[in-house]
Amino acid sequence: MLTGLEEKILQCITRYITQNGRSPTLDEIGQLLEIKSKGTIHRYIKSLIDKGHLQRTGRNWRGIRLTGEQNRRLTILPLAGRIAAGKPIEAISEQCEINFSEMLLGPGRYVLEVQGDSMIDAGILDGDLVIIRETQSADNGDIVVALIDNSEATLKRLRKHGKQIELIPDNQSMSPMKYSTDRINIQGVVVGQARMY
Amino acid sequence: MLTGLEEKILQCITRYITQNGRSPTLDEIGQLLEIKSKGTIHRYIKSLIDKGHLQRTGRNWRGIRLTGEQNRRLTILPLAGRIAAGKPIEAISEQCEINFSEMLLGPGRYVLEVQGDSMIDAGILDGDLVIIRETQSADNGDIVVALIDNSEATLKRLRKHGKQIELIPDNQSMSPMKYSTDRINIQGVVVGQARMY
DNA sequence: ATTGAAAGTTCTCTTAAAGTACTCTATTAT
DNA sequence: ATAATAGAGTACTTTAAGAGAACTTTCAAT
Repeated sequence: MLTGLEEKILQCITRYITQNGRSPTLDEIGQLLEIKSKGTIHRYIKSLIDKGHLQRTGRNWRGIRLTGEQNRRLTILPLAGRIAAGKPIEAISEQCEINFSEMLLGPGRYVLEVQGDSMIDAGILDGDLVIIRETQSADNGDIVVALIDNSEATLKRLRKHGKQIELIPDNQSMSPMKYSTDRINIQGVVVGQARMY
Repeated sequence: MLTGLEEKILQCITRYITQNGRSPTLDEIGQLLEIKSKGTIHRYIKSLIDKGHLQRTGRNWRGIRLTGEQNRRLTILPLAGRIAAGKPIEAISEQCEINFSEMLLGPGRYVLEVQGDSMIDAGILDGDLVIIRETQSADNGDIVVALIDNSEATLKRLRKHGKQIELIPDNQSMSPMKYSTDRINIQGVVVGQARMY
């Protein structure tokens, strides 16, 4: 059982790691929680380690780890500029970079290969890969993986109408379908799309 | 567990190799990171090698290599299955993984943001990112970055007709254009496309 | 084959920042 | 009253980061 401060510190560390990709220093935790003494922080970190909620890698700085937490790495490419038909490449002045890790990494990500043309107007073609973030909830307009009657899975755009859910294919030659809420299970939302040539 | 500098150096090397196809010298890393002492750089390269994130080929200059693990760690996601309208997700039996590094890494890769709808029928929409492999040569059917008269850059599908080159927009409302070979410079071909939601 | 510049290696020295281990105090619930 | 919780503060140790000198190895031009 955690005390109030232990709880606060654990939350603070978790949030810091998700936001910054590395663990905070004692002083940084102190700043965030408005505690002036790093000795105090250290005491509670230690007891969190004893209770198994945290680990420490060696004696390194920023060496706090959440137990069972996964490392993440970056996937960066230089963004050279914008290209438009009939114009020179509009160079992007500063060193600008595209970070694919937001899309690719993170908890609950997986990939589906798309079959069929039901989302073709959204630029998702037959054979494309979509990156899914596992979740039960989705917003209007999201492209979701929806399970109908626990038997059929489909990739469609979501619209909620009170007790009804509309699954809209982004394809002019196909029609939207409406279902009662209890027939539909959202399995995840599309956070990215990719195609390799 | 990497320290801040180790992380920075590893990223710097990864980016350098991605952009230039060969590894940087210690001094080049120093310049990029604004560190004056190559002794310092060397120390951290060494510890990165110890930690398994880098390798060194013999004693050559520019002999730093990313470990296979490093290459792969960046960009692998589990491929969960295929999804089609109206059918359950067809689970892919074996543990199957999508490796984005083929697309993202390798010499001479960079990203362009697409402006306009000229490739919309190929599923490349306004605002999408295309990953380009720098090259002067391309095959029929490739989507290329073409420089016309050394002044206009454009993203089009390529078709060669002897001494003429045809640049075909994948958009029914736009017309292909033909140019004599000497007016066109191929700058690169599209090896991937991505979109983030 | 020689040779000099460039690249890599191995040191030492230094500083700032981070972590650890205490003591002392105050508050609060039992 | 006492034990648990929360916090300040001090002194100390360890680590990260960097400068730079001195040395060896590699490569390319001659």
